[in-house]
Order: sequence, then C-alpha cells, then structure tokens
Amino acid sequence: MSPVRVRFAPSPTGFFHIGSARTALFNWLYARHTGGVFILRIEDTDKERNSEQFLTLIYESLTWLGMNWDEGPKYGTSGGGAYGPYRQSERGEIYKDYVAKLMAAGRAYEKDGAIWFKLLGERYEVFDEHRKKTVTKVKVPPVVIEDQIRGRVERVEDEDFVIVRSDGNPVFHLVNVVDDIAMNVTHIIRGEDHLSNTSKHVALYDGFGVKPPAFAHIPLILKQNGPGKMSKRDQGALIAEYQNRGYLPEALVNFLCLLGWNPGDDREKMFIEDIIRLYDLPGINQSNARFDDKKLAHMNMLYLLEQPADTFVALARNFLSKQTENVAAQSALSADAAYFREVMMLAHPKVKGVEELPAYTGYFFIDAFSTDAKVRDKVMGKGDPKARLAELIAFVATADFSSDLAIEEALKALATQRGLGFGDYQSVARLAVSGTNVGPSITAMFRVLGRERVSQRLQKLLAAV
RNA sequence: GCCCUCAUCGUCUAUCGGUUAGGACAUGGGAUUCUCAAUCCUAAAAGCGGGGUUCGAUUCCCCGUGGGGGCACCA
Repeated sequence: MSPVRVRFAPSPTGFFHIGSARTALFNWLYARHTGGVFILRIEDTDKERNSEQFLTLIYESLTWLGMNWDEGPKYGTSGGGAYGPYRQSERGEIYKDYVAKLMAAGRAYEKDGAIWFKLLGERYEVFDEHRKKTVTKVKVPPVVIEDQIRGRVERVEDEDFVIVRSDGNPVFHLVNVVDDIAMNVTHIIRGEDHLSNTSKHVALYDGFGVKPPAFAHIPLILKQNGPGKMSKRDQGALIAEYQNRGYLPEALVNFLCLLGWNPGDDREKMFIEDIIRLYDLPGINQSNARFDDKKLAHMNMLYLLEQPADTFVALARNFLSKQTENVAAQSALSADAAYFREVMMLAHPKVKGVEELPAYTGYFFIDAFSTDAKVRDKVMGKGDPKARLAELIAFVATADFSSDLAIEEALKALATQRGLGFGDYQSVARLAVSGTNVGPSITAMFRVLGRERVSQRLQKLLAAV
C-alpha cells in the first residue's frame, strides 16, 4: 500500500471561504490521520481572474487554521516537495507533454484551434434541445466511479470535450488530472459539485492509461439563509472575516469538522489530536449541511472560556488593536497594563467572543460612554433613584474598596439599614458607572474602576436628574 | 430539459432491522445570581409521501416529491 497523498487545489480567484476551508480540512485530516502527505496545489490557470492578493490569503488562512502543507508553494514552514512546481501557471511544459502523449495515443485531436479529448466508440449526431445545436455523441459504456463516500456512481460521458483552449491554455479537467497523476495523488477528496465532472476525469485517466485514484466527494455547505450552496459572497462565508473578528481558529476548525463529519457519538468539542485519530472517509456524511453561525459562535465561546488569562488578554489586545476607529478600544490599548488586564479578567467569563469587548468594556476606558436610554428610563423611573444615588455617593466616599467582598458586604449593610434590597442600589449604580444594565458584578466594577471614577460618575448621573 | 446526488427535531447530527428515536445549537420555562452571561434542571420539537421485502422497518428495495450539484474553449 503506497502512502496516502492528498491535495487541496484552490484557485486564487476570490476570497478564501468556509467551503474551501472545509475541503482543505478534510484533506488535511485524512493526511494526518493516515500519516500521509498533504499537498497544496494552486490552480491558477485562469489568468484573467487570478490575483496575488487572493493567493496570499489562501496561505494565510490555511496557516491561521493550523493546516500546514507538506508539499506546495513555500510559505513559512509549509511547502517544498519533489513534485513541483506547485502552481499550475508554472507547469505549462508538463501539460504540453501530457497532451502530446494523448495525441500520440490517438486520444486527442485538434478542432477549431482547440484540442479535444477523444472518446472511444461509435459516433452519431443529435440535436440538443437545451443547447439548441447539433452535437456529436459517442456510444460509450457508463463511467464507473467507486466513491469512498457515495459508493458506486455511474455516469455517461458521451461527448468529446476541450482540454486545451484555442488560446493555448489547458482547461481545468486536463490540468487537474495531469497534476494528480504527476504528483502521485492517491485520494481525491473534494466537494460534491465535482462529482459530475468526475466522469470526464476518469475518462482522462483512461486516456493516459493510468488507474484513477480513490475519489471521495464530500457534501457541500449550504448557505444559512436562502437556497443553494454557500459561496464567497454569502454572509459569514469568509475565513478572513472570522480572523478579523477574533474567532479562535481551533473553534472554527472544530465547527467545520462537524459539518459533514462526526466521531460517531455525542462528542462535539474535541481536541484536534482526537479528531485526527477518529477521522476517516467512511465517517463522512452524504447529505449537505447548512451553515449555522450561532453554533459556530457557541463553539468559539467554549474555546474562549478555557483560555488561560494571559492568552485571553493577548487575544483581547490583538483584537482591540485592529479596531482603529473605536475610541474606547484605542483608549483601552493605551491604558495601564495591569488595569487593562483586570478589566479583561472581568469580561472573560462573560463574553461569547472578543468582538464583544469594545462594547462590553468601553466604559472602563472612557468617561464619555453612551447611556442606554431605555435602561435609563426604566431604572430612573423606579423607586427613588435620586435618594439611592446620594446614598451611594456617601457610601463610596468612605467604603473599603480593597476587595469585591468588602464592597459587597458594606453595600448590603447599607441596603439592610435602609430597609431596601441590594438590587435597589445595584441597578442605579450600574447605570451610573456603565450606562447599561449588563456587565460584570457591580462590586467588581466598583473595585476596578476605583473610588474616584465611581464617585464622579454617580455625581454626574445625580446632577443630570 | 438532461445527468448525478441527497433525505431523522427550525439547524448540525446519533441509530449500522427490534430504542420511551439520543445529543448539540437555537427557542420556552425554572433554579442560581447584584444585572447580564455562563452553569444546572426542564419543556416543546423529527423519521417527506406511497408501495414493497420482513414476524418486525427510520434503517433494505422501487416509485413519487422535495433539496443540492453538474451539463462551457470558468475552476
């Protein structure tokens, strides 16, 4: 049994998206599971639509997600290999050689300036109603595809097809097959959208006299809203977007694994080592999966929650540093490091993602924070907020701010003394210092903000009513 | 239109002929709590329809329906 060699073969014609990432992942997992080789091949034969920017994005995204490639273009520690070059734009001579082989074998011919692949069999003409033209068909037996996921699939490929365009550029089907042969690819794991193309590919393998590799067509990811498969234009489709939003790559990878694969039991959040160990082609589903951003967000929260404090602080700082338009975020970055850390520690167990941080912690870093009008009306319209504020101001002036517990006990004592509940002070104090009704515990907020700031904010609110 | 493919809660899925059809996200309720989350408990929620095969079908087969994909000198 020769070692497994799989490849991910994207085209740099657009932003790297969820669907591509999952295809890459399923290949990468299979290589890692079998101890095989993961190849990155760049299919950049479409000169019109390619761009270096999108190419770089492929490298960056794969690297960010932790999918290192053993062979392919050099990038960081990934790449290299003896089957290069790994960009199709640099493999022109190889394609010429293979086309020459086909010509020599009588399996290709020239027509209208293009080169066509020749199917073997009796020829006849028929009018194609759909395409509104007469086409030449060939009587051939069905092509049989033994798919690792779908089982046996038969398809009739009964028309010659172009393999080199009249402008001299080889088409996808040709280069794809040639490269897979030349690179010794053993398993082709790709989206189900290629299943219909596979009969062409098998015909080409036959033309080259090469036994086709194993095929595994994975289900597609459907867009969350509306019909059809997910494309790079859809909401939430771009990998770079999750990176910018501060998602954890491990969470995204874990989520992506579960879209079309599962370990066979109820486990969902799993270490990548366990996924690699349990992952296999027969475990992949046959039906398409709909993307669910809520579930992704939940997965991200699970991962975020277990990050060590230092890591969370670093993640927070990294995310905030990219929010150049956000005043609170910028102010947070220039704040005292110890203070910054304390604030982030309060936020860590409460947020689903670091992207919530600017809104969740803004008032810790700027005094001109906005106040939620609805919350203000509700809080200020209940009981006697003016009296509570005055009492809080007096309380803050002398209270022991050394610990959350000290503040809590003192505040509770004050409430008891006035015959009121903790909540009567909590809501109005929260409004004064944060402008909202959500956030960390009021005692922790007091302690971290400090006596001065708390006092100022309480007085400001009192003056405003 | 032709070809291929798929089909379990709203969504992701478990079940490899016999289960009270399980879990997760989302949703409702409750507990906890200084708010909000988190957490725990709980509720509601599914085998597309019709034929077979079988003692017995969600599971196997066929038809239909519905979804998805493909039918280029794009990849």
